[in-house]
Amino acid sequence: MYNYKEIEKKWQKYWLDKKTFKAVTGDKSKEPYYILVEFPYPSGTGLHVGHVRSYTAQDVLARVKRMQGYNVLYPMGWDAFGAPAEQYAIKNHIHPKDAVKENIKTFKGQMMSLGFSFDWDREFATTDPDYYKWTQWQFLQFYKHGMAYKAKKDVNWCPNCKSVLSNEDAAGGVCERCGTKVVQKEKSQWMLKMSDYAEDLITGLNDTNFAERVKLGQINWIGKSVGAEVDFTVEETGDKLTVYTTRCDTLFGVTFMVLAPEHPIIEKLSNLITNMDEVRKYREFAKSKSAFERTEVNKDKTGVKLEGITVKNPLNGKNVSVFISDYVMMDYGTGAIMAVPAHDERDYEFAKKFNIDIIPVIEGGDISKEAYTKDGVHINSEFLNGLGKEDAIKKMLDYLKEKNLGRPKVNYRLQDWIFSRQRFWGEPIPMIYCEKCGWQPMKEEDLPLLLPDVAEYEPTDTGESPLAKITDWVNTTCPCCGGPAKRETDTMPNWAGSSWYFLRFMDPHNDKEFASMDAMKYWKRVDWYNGGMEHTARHLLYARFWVQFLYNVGLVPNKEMIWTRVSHGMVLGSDNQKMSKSKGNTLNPDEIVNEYGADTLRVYEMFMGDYSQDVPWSVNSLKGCKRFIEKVERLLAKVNENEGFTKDLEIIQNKTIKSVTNDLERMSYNTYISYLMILANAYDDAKSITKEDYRLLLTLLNPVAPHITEELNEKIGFKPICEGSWPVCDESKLVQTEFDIAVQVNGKLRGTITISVDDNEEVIKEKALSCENVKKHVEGKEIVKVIVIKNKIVNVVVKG
RNA sequence: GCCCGAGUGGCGGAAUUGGUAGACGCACAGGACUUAAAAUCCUGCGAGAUUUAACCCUCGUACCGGUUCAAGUCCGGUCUCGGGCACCA
Repeated sequence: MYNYKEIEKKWQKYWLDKKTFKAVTGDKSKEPYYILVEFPYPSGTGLHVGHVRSYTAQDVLARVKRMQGYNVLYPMGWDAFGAPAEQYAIKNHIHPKDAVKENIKTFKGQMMSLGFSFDWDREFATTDPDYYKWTQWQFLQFYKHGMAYKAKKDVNWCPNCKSVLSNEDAAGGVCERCGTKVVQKEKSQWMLKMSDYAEDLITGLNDTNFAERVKLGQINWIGKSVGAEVDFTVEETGDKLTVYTTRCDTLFGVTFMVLAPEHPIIEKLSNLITNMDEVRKYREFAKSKSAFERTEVNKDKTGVKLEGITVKNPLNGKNVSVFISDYVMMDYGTGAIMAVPAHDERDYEFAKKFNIDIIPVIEGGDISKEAYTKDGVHINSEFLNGLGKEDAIKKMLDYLKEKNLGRPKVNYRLQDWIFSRQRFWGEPIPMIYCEKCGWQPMKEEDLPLLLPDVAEYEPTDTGESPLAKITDWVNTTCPCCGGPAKRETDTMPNWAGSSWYFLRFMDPHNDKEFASMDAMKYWKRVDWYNGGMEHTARHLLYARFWVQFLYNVGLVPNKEMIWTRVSHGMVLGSDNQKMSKSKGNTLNPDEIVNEYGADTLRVYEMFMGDYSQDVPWSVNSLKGCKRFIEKVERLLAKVNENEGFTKDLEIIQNKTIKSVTNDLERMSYNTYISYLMILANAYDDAKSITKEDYRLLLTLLNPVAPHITEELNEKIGFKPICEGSWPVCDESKLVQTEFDIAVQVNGKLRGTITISVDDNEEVIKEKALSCENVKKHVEGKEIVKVIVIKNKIVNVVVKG
């Protein structure tokens, strides 16, 4: 048929030369519409067929919206900082900067060859100094508003590699590189006060149109829990020992307490605690474990009792023993719990192991008994006896407040954001440490703080970033007193640059601000953001937090800058497994473009299945899509010289316009393609078609197969589709005077009848009952009633 | 353990508010064209029973039960698979 390579190149050049997809900020003649797809990490392996799926989906949307008269912003850039580039650099002794440059070239070439309608004038990489200058600038705003601070935090540490590991690299509790057991090491790190935004990040979801499952993902990650704090007292010193609980109503069932091994009160009471040696030993033991081991479920409970101190249940004065155990975490709640072994699985296990009393306080709810239920009325609980859970909690809260023993408390699982990485390939954190003045922010006018060139990319023996070795760079002067000072050598996490890139796309060349308020007000927000399921929790949460902070300090116009978020399913290998090199089931989009053409690949990826679900690759299905495109090409030979549309085709044409437009609104790409196949089949069945008929099909197909449709459209002498408009359904053509409807007897299909719009219920009934097969099934039986649903169905209900 | 999502032909999947289950595509089978093949075109294609044949009939959307004139769709329960979080008090 056609030489795909030639026509694809031809149209790609046309779009580029004409700047067809350039989005002009501030164009008042059109409604703005911002379509975004997650910018990729430009890896060495090139574009994945999974990328092609979401980029095509958003490309289809962008092309349709443009034809519908919107001013569409569909940008692309590169999320190029991060560990893989650094690893690659260490291995091959290539500067990450150079590797990234190479990879971007590959990615961009691949995207070009697929005909995506990105506005390339807005392209940037997070590694561009012009970009990360503003990432650093925004960090300074966090700092200046008290939202960034330094704190000692445990990190995963490989004692063999002497290196800090991410949770991913420490998966399973061992170092990914050398297999050594990972331990916890305390490091001072920059933190962002994300926990302050926990509630706002939940309520903000109301100002978004995210898919429900995405919203739920966010809410679960934030992990809000409503409960109470209860104060216990160390008799000997009067020190308060406060616990957090969601079930303060079970307070009468408390027989012991458990503190996190790191709980600060332990040191404070060390003079009183008679078995301090044993306690210290346990704390060392807990510390030697990786985060993975520590949080591993279903393992034996361990712990040590604090001897020599007396703590009493504040309600009834009964003695409560105090333990430390690693199943209590220091960074959630107060780092201390009250244990109710009768009704909590973990407490029960612990009590069994240490022979502690178990007092049931909920009838029928005792875990130690064979059959137990979760909700019963309270027993052994004085003033709560006989009450249900909700009432008991309320009453207990009132009591605690009155006696000043506790208070309602909401907790969140969401923690502050650890913002430091001991890596080279990231944005340098623009902070300076001066012996005299402490931590000082760099002067804004001195930004960007450029990443220096280094010879070695490996982390240092102490786990510091390789930047620490570059004394020229590290040694500087204090912005406050002018004395000698040292730079922070940690860099920012990969999540930083991707937390605000969508704002930069609105105004990418601005050298005065990260983006002007005018530009952001014009584009308003991202109307439609697409990405993988794996990013719907963390990336989206970080980005929303970042934006909410910028909003609160008056730097962006809206509290939420992303309106709709949709997550696409994965493209699996033809073996139904996740694609991976080791399984040998990967595919290279270049080869497919080369063999089948870009349009075929695009059509197939949209047709392959439900967009939000994972779908296995099928070469046969891909071939089917190629056949479809060839069929559309062959229709060219059927074009006649008649004017306007062919009368007989008008119904199906308008039906197709209607269905297809609707399908695209709801991201139902597979049915969009199938309707076009039906239309093409109808054209194929017709004797001949007019140019207008043909152009309609080509226009509807253009968003997904832009090259071949433009070529064919040019052949019949029309101006380019991308400069035209999207067809609108003419409802008057769809007004039918007759339809076929089904007739059921007792809900079973027994025939169809043709009715006219003018037929009243009586006439329809009559037609239904005179239908041969219906007669057969009604014969000799009593007709109870006949249900007529206009234009839909008739159901005859019979008895006997 | 908790939270989400999904179970429909040989396969990917349609069925938007309950109203003719299986659109569209793939695979497969038969036929036409051809010296032949490819391509293309035509026909069939959930299971089963019956029939010369057609119609027709029975069953059928993971399983059990319910609501309804009518259930893939709604309700209650169960199972399986996929994903996320995970000793969160």
